[in-house]
Amino acid sequence: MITTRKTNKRQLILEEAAKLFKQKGFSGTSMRDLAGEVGIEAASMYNHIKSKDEILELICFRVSSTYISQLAEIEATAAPYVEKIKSLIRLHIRLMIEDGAAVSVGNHDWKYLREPALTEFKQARKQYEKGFAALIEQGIAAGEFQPVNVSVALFTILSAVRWVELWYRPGRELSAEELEDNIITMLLTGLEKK
Amino acid sequence: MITTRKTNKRQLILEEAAKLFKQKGFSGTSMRDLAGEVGIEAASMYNHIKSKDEILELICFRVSSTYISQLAEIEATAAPYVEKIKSLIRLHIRLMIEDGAAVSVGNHDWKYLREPALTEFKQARKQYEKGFAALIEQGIAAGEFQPVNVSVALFTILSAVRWVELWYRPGRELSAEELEDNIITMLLTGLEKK
DNA sequence: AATTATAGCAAACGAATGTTTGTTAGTTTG
DNA sequence: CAAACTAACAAACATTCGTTTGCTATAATT
Repeated sequence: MITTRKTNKRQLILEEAAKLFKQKGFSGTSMRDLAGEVGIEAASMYNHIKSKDEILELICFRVSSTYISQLAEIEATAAPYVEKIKSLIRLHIRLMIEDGAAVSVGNHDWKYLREPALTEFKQARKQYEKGFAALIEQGIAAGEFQPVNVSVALFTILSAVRWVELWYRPGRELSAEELEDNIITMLLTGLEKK
Repeated sequence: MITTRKTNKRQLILEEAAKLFKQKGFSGTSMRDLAGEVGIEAASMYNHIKSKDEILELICFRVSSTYISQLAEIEATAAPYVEKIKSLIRLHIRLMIEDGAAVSVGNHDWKYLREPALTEFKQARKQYEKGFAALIEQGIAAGEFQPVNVSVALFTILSAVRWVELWYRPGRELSAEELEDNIITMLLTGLEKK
């Protein structure tokens, strides 16, 4: 036990913060709310974190860097573009299920980031979207995908995967894997019977 | 000009409020912010509205009742289920483009509604989702749709249409109608080429 | 013309905000 | 054992919050 003491409490604060931010939004969550959830006084939290803004930054950038590094892994594999896109969809769903609160913060509360973090985060997101879009574009060029507008395809996929956060509860009708399969079917082959 | 005076300013407040709520969230928007946008002092707004909460309620319920009445219209038409779903997708996209700020509030800030408005709003939304889901279910039964999980299909469609709010700017690459066509293609026939 | 209603303002209200300070135990390090 | 560090607290900070009050000028109604 070398650094577990400080690190643990800090981690706990970040976890509870993500939950509260998801539930009540960044502005709607007070440091006293958060402290109550952590089990200490608001003032005591400043022994572990610099500011409320820092909490938001830590959550957002952990999420964005997770996405970016996972995208890089998928890009590096030698697989058909269909499979790469499927992997990305599965990644999004899995992260949403495993780390839903943080992902939700990265989806909604990032707008409360202060400069320069705000610009940095936007750039990271744009970088991710560019990489994702490139895979779609190449998949179209390779004849694996329909010649649909790339931005439309990209954002439809990214959004279609977000509702999991609002809807999915473990032990509900569908398992995580069934959920992934259903969403992938929906996005890749469409609703209509042909 | 009988009641235009009061109604106009009240309407202006609601419009500016929707814009600000979308931009900075309900909690992140102060009455002084809003007043500044309207061009009067915060105190003066209370000549037109009862409270900040009332503003939120008015915006949310105007949106929800719009969706519900439009759904009823579409349900009443005699058309294949494919066409009904297409109409609903077009409705969502069009409302998002024409009244994006309010729709955004109805999508995100409704959670700041106070009881009993909160419960009432949730019920209205659930009612809408039930009606939408029924159309998908009947479409599957009629053999028009793939036998996909209905909830997955419903929420994929509802979410896939939300990103328009974040992305679409009039006079961008795609016209509104092209946008609708592309999203419908994506959702009904899927990304994959077969 | 007299009266009433409307719509604005400045000032103030108590409550809540994020954060700082001073202090105090308990723990780790020299 | 002494010194330094950690992590907690209560109290207070200035600021901002939504809202109320008291008042004034203008507009509408009688």
